[in-house]
Amino acid sequence: MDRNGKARTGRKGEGVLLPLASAGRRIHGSVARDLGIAILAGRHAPGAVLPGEIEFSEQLGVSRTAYREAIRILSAKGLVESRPKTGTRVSPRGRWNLLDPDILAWAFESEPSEAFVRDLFELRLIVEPAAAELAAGRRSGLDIARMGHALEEMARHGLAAAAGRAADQAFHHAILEATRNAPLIALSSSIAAAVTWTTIFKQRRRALPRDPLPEHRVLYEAIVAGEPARARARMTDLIRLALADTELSMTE
Amino acid sequence: MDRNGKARTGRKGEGVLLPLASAGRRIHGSVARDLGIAILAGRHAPGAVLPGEIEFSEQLGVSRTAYREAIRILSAKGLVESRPKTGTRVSPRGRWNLLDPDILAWAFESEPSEAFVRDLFELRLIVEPAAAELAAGRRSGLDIARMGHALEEMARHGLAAAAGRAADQAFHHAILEATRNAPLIALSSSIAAAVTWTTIFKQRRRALPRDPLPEHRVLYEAIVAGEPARARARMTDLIRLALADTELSMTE
DNA sequence: AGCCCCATATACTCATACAAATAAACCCGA
DNA sequence: TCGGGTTTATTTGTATGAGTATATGGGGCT
Repeated sequence: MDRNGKARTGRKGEGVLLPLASAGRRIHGSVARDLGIAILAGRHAPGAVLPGEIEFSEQLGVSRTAYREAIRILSAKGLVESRPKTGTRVSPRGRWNLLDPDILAWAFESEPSEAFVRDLFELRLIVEPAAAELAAGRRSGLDIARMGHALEEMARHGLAAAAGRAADQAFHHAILEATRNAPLIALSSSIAAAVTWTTIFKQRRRALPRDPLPEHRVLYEAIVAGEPARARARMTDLIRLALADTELSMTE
Repeated sequence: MDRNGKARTGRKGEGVLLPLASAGRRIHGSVARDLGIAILAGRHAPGAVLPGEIEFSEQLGVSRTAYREAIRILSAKGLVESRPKTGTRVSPRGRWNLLDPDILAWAFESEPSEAFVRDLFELRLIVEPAAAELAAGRRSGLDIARMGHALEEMARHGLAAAAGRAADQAFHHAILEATRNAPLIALSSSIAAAVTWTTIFKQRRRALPRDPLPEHRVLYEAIVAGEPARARARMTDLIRLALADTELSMTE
């Protein structure tokens, strides 16, 4: 994943270290990210107006051009709105595109509220079991192969390693692909990514106490068998367990 | 709604008519919209590279500044990706944020594929009944009042009038608000908006043959009564009927 | 054949000037 | 005192040109 804040180390002539936030990202992207995180963290409340373009861009040490492009990005995601004379102000929360992948990633940069995580799991519990149900009825041999492969990778690396988490995402993504429903795939991919951040966030505090592989396996078997009802039930189980783990690590 | 393509008529010193696409919109917004529609319509296939900044912006008769800001918008929605040397190319479909409100609106500008509309209804059938279920368990007096008011407005104006369709949206939005789940609200609002465009799209061909009020009323009653299971069932009915209407108008 | 370096095309950043839009102050008349 | 049109000032929006950074592909060296 190169979407998080880590710098891509190891380049050859990297020169002196830049402000690490900007590694591998254009200036407009960095500014958009920083501002986006600040807004999602509540450092700029909805309704608040940002400083003028000239002032703010100077403050950030970037050109007005780059700053404006950053604002266009945030505006496209519903975070801010600009108008002449009035200035640029943070939009009310209701207009934020909370399912935008970047927004979700930014939200998990500064520990998200417990309520928000709960809401996301509630949504998962609505969408993903239904997705599993559809997938069980529509999956092709290729889909099954992909799921099986991802499962093996998960078993091999474990969820502590990045490769293992990638395999976990691949498994869920394969299920989604099998639904043959593009909007559904887009939706759940966003949430799944966010939940991966949750996993990382979780492991900041303590190692995952439970092996999540068994529930993945039984879900896989249900989909392979082509039994929609069972697939739905198994996916529900899986998410409930993940929720329980997350709640445990959040409350302590 | 002022997000669609209609010009805001009736302004006083509106002057000579501009190219209507740009009415009430800044240049970067118009370009983003036009290009976005073109991409969603398949006029720029995924993987294709757009002409260079200088060439394309001249072709469109706008400055590079405005053009670049338009590209930033599209990039923020996952439609394109820009890199030095390579140029700007249309992203693979899997990266498009299909649930972005603008993307959905743009998709319905040039008649969307039947498959896409089916997928959206499939997603609605997953999400909205669950939302109604939650709403029935969590609704406050204020929520109920809002739903009731919207229902009255629907009855007074009918779905042929814009005011009636606005009331329809308000009704569904009130249900969503009652779920107290921000991501769920964001999701369904997008889809609901798209479905409103579907209704308009539908009525291009023939007037709606059936009065949709009865199913709204019984749904309302279930939520007022605080019966989650019944609310879920009634919402499912409502969406199935809407789907049937839409399919009818699409196939003939 | 493989690796590294370099030329080149392209987007990216910057600075500056000017245009458009709109909220707010203002003036004027009733 | 109030209403309404008009002016003004402030802020974003658009334009242009110059220069930078970066990725890619090819050419030369090992």
